[in-house]
Amino acid sequence: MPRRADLSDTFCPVGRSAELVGDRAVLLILRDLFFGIRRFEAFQANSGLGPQLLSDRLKRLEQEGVVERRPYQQRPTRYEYWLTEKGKALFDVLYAMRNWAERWAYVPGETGDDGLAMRYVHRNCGADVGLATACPECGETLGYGDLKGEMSPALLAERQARVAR
Amino acid sequence: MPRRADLSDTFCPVGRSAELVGDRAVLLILRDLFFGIRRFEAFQANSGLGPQLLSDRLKRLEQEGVVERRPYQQRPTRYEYWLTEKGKALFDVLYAMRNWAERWAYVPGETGDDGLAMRYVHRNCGADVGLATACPECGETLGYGDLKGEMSPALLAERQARVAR
DNA sequence: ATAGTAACTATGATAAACATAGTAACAAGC
DNA sequence: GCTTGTTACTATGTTTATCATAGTTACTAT
Repeated sequence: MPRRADLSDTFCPVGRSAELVGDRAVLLILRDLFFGIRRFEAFQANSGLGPQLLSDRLKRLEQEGVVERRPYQQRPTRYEYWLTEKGKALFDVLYAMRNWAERWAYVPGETGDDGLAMRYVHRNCGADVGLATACPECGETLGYGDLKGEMSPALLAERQARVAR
Repeated sequence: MPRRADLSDTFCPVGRSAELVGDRAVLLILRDLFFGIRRFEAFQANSGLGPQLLSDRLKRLEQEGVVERRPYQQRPTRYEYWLTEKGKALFDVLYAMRNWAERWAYVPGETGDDGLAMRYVHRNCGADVGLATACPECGETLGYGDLKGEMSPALLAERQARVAR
């Protein structure tokens, strides 16, 4: 697609975010970063993105300061991708996306008896937070690092199957 | 771009949302819907999207049940686009995007003295909520309908200039 | 009869995404 | 020292999306 009017200098905050996050590939990479993935091949396997698209988006994310490349070995030098503070702050966006999808993007019963594809527990107090942005037990605001995610069996199986290929 | 592996049936909630929201045009349309825009030409003027792309995305949004078309006149019949409940629930995603951008996507001082491109007030108690997801005064969780947005002069001017063209 | 309005659709050029294959820089085993 | 394996990419050619611009439809107003 031709790169139409660039929005990175608009005064609208949603426009600015959209320039980064309004991209399927970027969202899938961010998701996997929040799942703890750091290496090129692992992103490829989990996201299903081709190497070229993945490479391009990782560069974009690095340039935006969302991700940083860190060498994890010499000879040959290999790099891992880590979220920066700016990147970690995007957790709230992905969490909002998850909350919306859990409520609106599944047909009833699709996720099994429990009803959620992904479950989050507040690390501090151990409460299952459901789809809330503040802990229903202790009232604390929930951000990156406060939550421990747990995939449903169906989601876990799907991801393992993807990597196995 | 070829529509590669479709994610609308993945078990991952972020993947499902990404299929809809991982698209710049969709995000711009949603933003304008939350600003109260309802007509084709107004979307075009405010978003800067071409008529074909706009038309395509409005159809997609309607098909996903995020938006519904309502006639507002006969002879000739003309339609407006309104957010459904499912659509209104996406507010949290856009609000998270706004929060992130306000904090991370502007250079210091860019938005003027006040520091925010967009200000939100809690309708119930009148408090300026800043970048919070729960009201700092009364503690209530903030969703669509609870907040009244107010654009900074710079943002307002930018939008008016766009429509004037 | 002409001009205006609103919501699109059609067309051709450009750019992005895809699948697949290939490269670079090494380590380990035979 | 030659082949195989590993990791992170880059290169190539085809398919598909997006863009800018022009045109269409169905009316109302002058």
